Amino acid sequence: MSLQACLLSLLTARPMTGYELTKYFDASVEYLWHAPHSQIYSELRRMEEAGLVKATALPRGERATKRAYAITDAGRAEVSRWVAEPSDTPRPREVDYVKASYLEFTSFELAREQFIALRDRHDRDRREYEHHARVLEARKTELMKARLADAPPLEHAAIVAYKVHTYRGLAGRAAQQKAWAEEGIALVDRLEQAARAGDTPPSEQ
Amino acid sequence: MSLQACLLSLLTARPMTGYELTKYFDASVEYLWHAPHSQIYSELRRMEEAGLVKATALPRGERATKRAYAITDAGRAEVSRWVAEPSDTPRPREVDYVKASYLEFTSFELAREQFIALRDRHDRDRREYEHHARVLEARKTELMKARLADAPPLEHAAIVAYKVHTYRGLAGRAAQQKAWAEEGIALVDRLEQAARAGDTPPSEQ
DNA sequence: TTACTCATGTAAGTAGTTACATGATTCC
DNA sequence: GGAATCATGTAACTACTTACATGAGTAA
Repeated sequence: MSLQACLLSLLTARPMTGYELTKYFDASVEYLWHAPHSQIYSELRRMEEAGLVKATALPRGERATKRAYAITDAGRAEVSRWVAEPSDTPRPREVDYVKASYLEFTSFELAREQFIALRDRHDRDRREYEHHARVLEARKTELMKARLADAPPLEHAAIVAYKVHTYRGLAGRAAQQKAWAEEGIALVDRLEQAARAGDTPPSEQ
Repeated sequence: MSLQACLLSLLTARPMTGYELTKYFDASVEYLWHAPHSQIYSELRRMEEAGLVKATALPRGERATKRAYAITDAGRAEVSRWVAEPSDTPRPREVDYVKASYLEFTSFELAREQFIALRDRHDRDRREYEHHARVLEARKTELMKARLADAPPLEHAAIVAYKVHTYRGLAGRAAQQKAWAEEGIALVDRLEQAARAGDTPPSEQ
């Protein structure tokens, strides 16, 4: 259950409301895991029942309240267990690659457009990962500051280094995928030329 | 709905029973998309209702029957629509990278083990993708032969090339991830040495 | 007769998506 | 007064997982 692990990991930085957690899921963990607020609120309730987090009602304006969730010792133990646990191999969900493997079912034109879209997406991702890695390296995110404020200085290097390595890894992967998409564009070009050359002028409209 | 698209794409090669489709999901599409037989059988029924496939009852032994599914014209149109359709950006589900970013919650020892497991997994994946690319390039899979037998020779190059490009891309990605895991091992080593050096001998057990 | 592969399903549960719904506070 | 943001939820649905269940054919 990775949503639970993501939420617990975020809460190791500092206590947060469900709303704040959804914001971080849209802004910081956004690159790693997505979850809508509906799922986050209900998961938090479940985790509270399980004793992994503890909620405190806080006033919000004059009438309403909000609930701030803090991680418990049991929650911290669960995070330690989870990071060290051997991960089971994720089941393949390679939407882009499935599509790429069946591009003969469309025109060269549209096949090329698919690879162009992939190239652009991976390049955008690459830049975002790179940027986030630099921000983390400079210890400039609010969350990173909260983390380091609570941790013994000797551990600071590791806390930063693991996160930077993660985002650099994702940036490298995105760069590889961008290159793959570019080769895809070149492949479509070659196939199109070969089809034109080896073909008597076809009776297409 | 990618499961539907995967099933339809497989059925463009030749008609198949639900059982055969699950076998291909375990052996050929295994690298791209996973689905258990329970999901495949029910999805096929739904697709039949939608007119994308047509089932024919075939005898199986003397008493029982099996159902062979063939793609319909509507199904073929759906495949063409699907491959050309702009894909919406997949929601991030980066289990491995989430874990990697929080390795400070475990020991150097166990952190290293996580990266070692990742290195081994990605290397195994890389070899499997590479192998499958070569088999496809040689047009040696049963499915590829069925595909080519039905298609005009002018299209053979594209049919093969798209699939080879897909698997080579996945192999390249796996190689990149393997390298990232190896850098992870080196990172843990460095962090451990730094911790030992900068530390008065700690009171660990 | 035992084990294996072929073959097809149901059922219960969890995870994730999308839409609906409400209300407070803050800033212009 | 209106828009944006803070804040929290429910409901319906689809996708996916895991386990249970059954039975036929084939080869040792």
